[in-house]
Amino acid sequence: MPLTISTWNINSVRLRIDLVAKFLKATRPDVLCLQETKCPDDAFPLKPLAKLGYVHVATNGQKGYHGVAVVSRLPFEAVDRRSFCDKQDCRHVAVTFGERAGLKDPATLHNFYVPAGGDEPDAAVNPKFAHKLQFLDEMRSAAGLHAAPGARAILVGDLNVAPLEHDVWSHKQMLKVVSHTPIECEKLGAVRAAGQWVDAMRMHVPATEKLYTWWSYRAADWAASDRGRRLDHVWVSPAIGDRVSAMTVSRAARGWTQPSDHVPVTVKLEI
DNA sequence: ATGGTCGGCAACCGA
Repeated sequence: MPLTISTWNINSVRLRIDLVAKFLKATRPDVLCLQETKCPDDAFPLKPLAKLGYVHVATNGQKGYHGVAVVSRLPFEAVDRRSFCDKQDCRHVAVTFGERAGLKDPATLHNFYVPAGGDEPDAAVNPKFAHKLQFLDEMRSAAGLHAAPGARAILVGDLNVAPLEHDVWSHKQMLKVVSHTPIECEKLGAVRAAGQWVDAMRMHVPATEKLYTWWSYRAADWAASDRGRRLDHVWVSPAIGDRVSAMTVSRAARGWTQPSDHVPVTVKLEI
């Protein structure tokens, strides 16, 4: 059965709920993972989503900052929320799809929002960068996060690291810029290696080609300068490493009225 | 080399 999953850092789900609806109508994924919802759970805009058939929603939100959610046409068997770095930040939610969704073999979907890390890439002087590194370390060693041998799992989200040379517009100019420093790239690589996760986006676009999911708000003309970064990711466990039949980055969404600075990424899984 | 823009929420913090 085909299962399509999208991930999008929406930068306020309430402000941009019409853009979410526009995307859902156009793309019709089975599941949409959102980050930076900036919305307490009791204020999540459920109605417009239900109207489009997305009646199953797992939120992990807080007032003002961070926040993640899974919005789905298919029902869940279970929902899990984890905290990291002994903080109350809402940066993770996971759901498991199974028989109720029509899946013979269950599949767990993790949705992450990794800390951005501030401006200065020095953990000794910048606590936000230290937090980001610690968060990645905890992801690497988190019990039960990585799929058991043979198990089906997907990990998506705004991981706030662009690990490969062509995940940024200029590798050389980005080496000391938070999101592309060697230590971040190494630590994200260690998370991926710990679960033997397969980079589904790079399965479909060679590492030699530029691939971005984020463009700064500060650029005068984001499309013309095209100084993007691939901060958003889709990983799949080895058991479904060969089941990703399509991958799309919705670059056009960056040009919509009052856009998020991130665009949706969608994969189609044959599971 | 520097500053450039957003959103939440009501003065700045986080990105």
